[in-house]
Amino acid sequence: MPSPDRLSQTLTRHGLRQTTVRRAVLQVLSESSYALSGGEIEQLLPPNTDRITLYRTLKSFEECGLIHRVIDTSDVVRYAACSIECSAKAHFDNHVHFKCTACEHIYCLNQVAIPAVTLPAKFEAVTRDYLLAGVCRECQPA
Amino acid sequence: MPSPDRLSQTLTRHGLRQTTVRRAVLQVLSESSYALSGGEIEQLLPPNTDRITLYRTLKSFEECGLIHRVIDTSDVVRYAACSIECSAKAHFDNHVHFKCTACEHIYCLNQVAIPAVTLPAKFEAVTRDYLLAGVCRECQPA
DNA sequence: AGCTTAATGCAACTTGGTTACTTTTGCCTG
DNA sequence: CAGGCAAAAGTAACCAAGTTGCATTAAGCT
Repeated sequence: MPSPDRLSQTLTRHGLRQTTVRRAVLQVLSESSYALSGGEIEQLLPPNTDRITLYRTLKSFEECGLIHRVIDTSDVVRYAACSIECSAKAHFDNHVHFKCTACEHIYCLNQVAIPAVTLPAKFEAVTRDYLLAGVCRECQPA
Repeated sequence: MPSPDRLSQTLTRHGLRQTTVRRAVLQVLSESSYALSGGEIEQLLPPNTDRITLYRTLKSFEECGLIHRVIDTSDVVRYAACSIECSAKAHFDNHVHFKCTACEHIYCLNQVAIPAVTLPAKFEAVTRDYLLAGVCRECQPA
């Protein structure tokens, strides 16, 4: 639960102007324990927040490395706040993601690093994404 | 390049009826060296092939384990033919995928297995997906 | 305060995919 | 090799996610 102060600081640190929508979007994303789609973010924002502005906000957040897309097999894009400082070019988003098949949430498992693989010759990997699916802690049968 | 025979056999083996569209879709997918989106498949099919039928075909193929969705950060779903026999429940799709940032294609690296990770307590993984991004063999600068 | 540029808000549109319903066709059985 | 039934195709209309163009507003620098 970051203070408004902290949110503003994060924006300036990434060279972004202060606006109401941006602070709101950043707050929603950094308070969520799982990745959110555009539609989900929209519902968590104050009513009547403009959808187009939201998508543009997500785009600029992504471009400056404030948030990252989370891989998924579904047809909607989900976003999560970057936990450590990423830049537009290099996302140091080196942890695995976990998708719960019960609650459908995708969590960042910050403590679990993505293991390396050896690629065939002439393939050069720049980014790596690892997604596990199963049943999360909350949805486990007691 | 599987013969029509082989395609028909694959369909029956998975308990699917023989239809023109199904054979065509299966052929397109098994001949492609990279994962295809619904729209891309549509363009590779004979003209005037019904879009809805295509999506239904993809759905049933997926359900019976003939094809699998490939994870991605984009907002379109991409499919690839399963190389070995998968069932609806258990996809033995244990290889990493590679997305080329130049040609945008996603390849199955069948020879590269997904390394295991140790999860925090109470997380149970059922499926695992690993996506690398970078420049593929064909797009490497000479 | 005033200016410049970036961000917002609005309308209209595109793309990917789905639902409901009717018609056709695969394929099993007698 | 009918003939019938269920599954698949076809058609139309719809829905949701995301985008584009343009006019308006507001951030933040001097």
